[in-house]
Amino acid sequence: MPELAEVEYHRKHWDQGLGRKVLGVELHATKRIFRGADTDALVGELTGAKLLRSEARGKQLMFVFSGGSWLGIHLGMTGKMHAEPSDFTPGKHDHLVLRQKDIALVFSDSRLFGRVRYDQAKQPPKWWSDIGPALVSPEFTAKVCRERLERRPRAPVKAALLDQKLFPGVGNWMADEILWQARIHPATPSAALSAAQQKSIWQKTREICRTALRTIGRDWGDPPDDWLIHVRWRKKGDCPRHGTPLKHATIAGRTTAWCPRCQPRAKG
DNA sequence: CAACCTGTTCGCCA
DNA sequence: ATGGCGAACAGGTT
Repeated sequence: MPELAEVEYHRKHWDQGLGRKVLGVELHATKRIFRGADTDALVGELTGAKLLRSEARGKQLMFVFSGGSWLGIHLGMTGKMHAEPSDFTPGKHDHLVLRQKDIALVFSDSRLFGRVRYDQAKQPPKWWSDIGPALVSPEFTAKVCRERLERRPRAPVKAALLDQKLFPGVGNWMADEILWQARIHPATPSAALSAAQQKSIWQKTREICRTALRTIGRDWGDPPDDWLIHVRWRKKGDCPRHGTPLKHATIAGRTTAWCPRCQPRAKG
């Protein structure tokens, strides 16, 4: 589920807890999502701390608490944030529960590919501050986009788009959407892209991120009807432009859908 | 029952 | 050094 806009959607589910103290913490410390995290420190230091603010960067979430506590969450494939009434009883997949007055903030993840990080420091942790500028920010210029594509010159362009260091927040459906809207075959090596194609990827990336944030990210609303996302998972999906049956293959290790007519294979 | 999955990381290999 | 490939992670869904 979670790419950039879905992550933003989930972030807001803990907004109900802003400005409130954490009265107690319950967690499943042995679960894989806590790998590398000091869960004793997390419980000890978050108890009594106040939730000050939160932010999403790419697929990463950060919840900032008083006392210099930084709670980082990655949703993996099946992670979810939700707020529950105070009589909430955690189920098997509710791995982290922050109890506050009248509510419980919950992180659930059935498949356990997500990750919880915890740091106590004056400054944000390095893994967080190292995340590049948002794809919707003015710093993500056409030049920056081009340089990032050129960092993986021989990889299929889809692999570059999926690289979180280069395009933070882009996941499998967004990469397919960008390439379909830009009319570029997903297996095209980045180095083989024309200047016009590079620019098109930049434009579509920004546009798709913005629109996804305004729809999915706002209230799980539907993206525009003519987007690929609505048909890409159907085994018999057709191109929204003219009904040509979509092709499917594994590219860059991921199931990929594209239109053979709009996105002709790069020659060579 | 088998296949498949909107993510990340690792080892192996060309 | 680069990058394709498959596996692993763990559980739900089709």
